[in-house]
Amino acid sequence: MARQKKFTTQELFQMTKALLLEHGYEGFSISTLAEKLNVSRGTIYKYFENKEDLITEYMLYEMNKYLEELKEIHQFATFDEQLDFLLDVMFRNQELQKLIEMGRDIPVQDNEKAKLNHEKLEAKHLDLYNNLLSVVRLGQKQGKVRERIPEPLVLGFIFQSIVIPNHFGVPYEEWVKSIKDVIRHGMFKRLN
Amino acid sequence: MARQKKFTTQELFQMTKALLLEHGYEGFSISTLAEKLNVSRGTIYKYFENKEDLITEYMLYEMNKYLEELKEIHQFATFDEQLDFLLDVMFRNQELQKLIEMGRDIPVQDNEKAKLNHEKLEAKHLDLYNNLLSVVRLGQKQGKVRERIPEPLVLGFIFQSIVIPNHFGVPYEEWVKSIKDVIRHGMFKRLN
DNA sequence: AGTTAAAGTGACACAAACGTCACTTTATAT
DNA sequence: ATATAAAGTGACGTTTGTGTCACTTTAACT
Repeated sequence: MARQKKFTTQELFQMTKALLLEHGYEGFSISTLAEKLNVSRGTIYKYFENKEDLITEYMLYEMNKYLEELKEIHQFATFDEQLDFLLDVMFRNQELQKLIEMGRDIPVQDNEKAKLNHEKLEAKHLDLYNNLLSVVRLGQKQGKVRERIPEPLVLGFIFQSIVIPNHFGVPYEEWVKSIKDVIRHGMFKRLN
Repeated sequence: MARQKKFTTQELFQMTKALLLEHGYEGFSISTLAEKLNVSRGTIYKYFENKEDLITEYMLYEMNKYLEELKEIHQFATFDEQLDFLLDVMFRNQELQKLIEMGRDIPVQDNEKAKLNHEKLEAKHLDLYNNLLSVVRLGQKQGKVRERIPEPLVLGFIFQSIVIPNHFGVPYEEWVKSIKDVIRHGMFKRLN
């Protein structure tokens, strides 16, 4: 009964991601998105009310995928394994980290649907946060993580480490290994 | 011989900074800046050719102040003192960190003057980078910093730690102290 | 008081993005 | 083959921002 679509939801979201990373939230335009998809602007407006709607919708999509992936963490019993798994997933989704920070300060407009999406997104954030928190607490319980460090800082540290820009092109494996190491043991030598 | 200015360069740059942080590079507009300064757009164009010119000019101004402040580091002889001083300066200029990252990917346009400013900025970055690198190397020489960690990562770690968002409002003193601590010794307990 | 020149203005022509909607295209179900 | 409805189009009016420039304002020097 219907005509063939010129793009899949996947393609649309992927392009959205690329444009968001390249131009930031305010620099993102539906015009450019339509152009990149070889489609007229009107087409996009068939599916989304406006930019805010589109982007919150996209963010939800990403968050869901991300949380899905993170769920697997419960397969691991020890903190060490969990942390390792966590860092791997986060490295694999590095760009997402930037998008999440970005999504945090999208101005909330008039739009009804977008307001709803914002709340849903906030819930997902909380979900993510609690997931990670449970890892940290396990670490403390298993006597691995120092208890003096404020929990939000532990999480913040992990989040930020992931997105350190590798401007000098250190080989990926070495880069990841070193970061995991510094997160655990810091930059200083042990004094004996 | 001349009329009174309605704003100082300082005020202009301060407003520029605020708007950049709020809206990002692409979201920044000369219209808004003029409005915030209670001045017509034409006035801004008396001093700057366009947005790119203005922003690179502003970045240079910030970088110069920053580097000036960092110079004092040579008053300290030991790595420990230098690192402490470094982190304090960086904390005091936290927002600048975000601006620097932002400045890194401003698209270079046609504009002649802006191109020049870009090169100057690049030079300042290098200057900053080398300053920090000398601290790290001192640390390695004085047997404090582990030598296995790639140098760019050490720097990246410091840069990123500074800007961890304190979403949960941990008191400033504790926050800073903890970060300095984690940078040095990591999140893990020492195993004995 | 009159002259000067820096400082500021606001209107103009242009470009980019917005959101809407009557209309066209086309795969499929009958 | 033809009716259907989802998919896509493109023109229209609006808003926001751009860069320019002839003009006005005003502090200070003579």
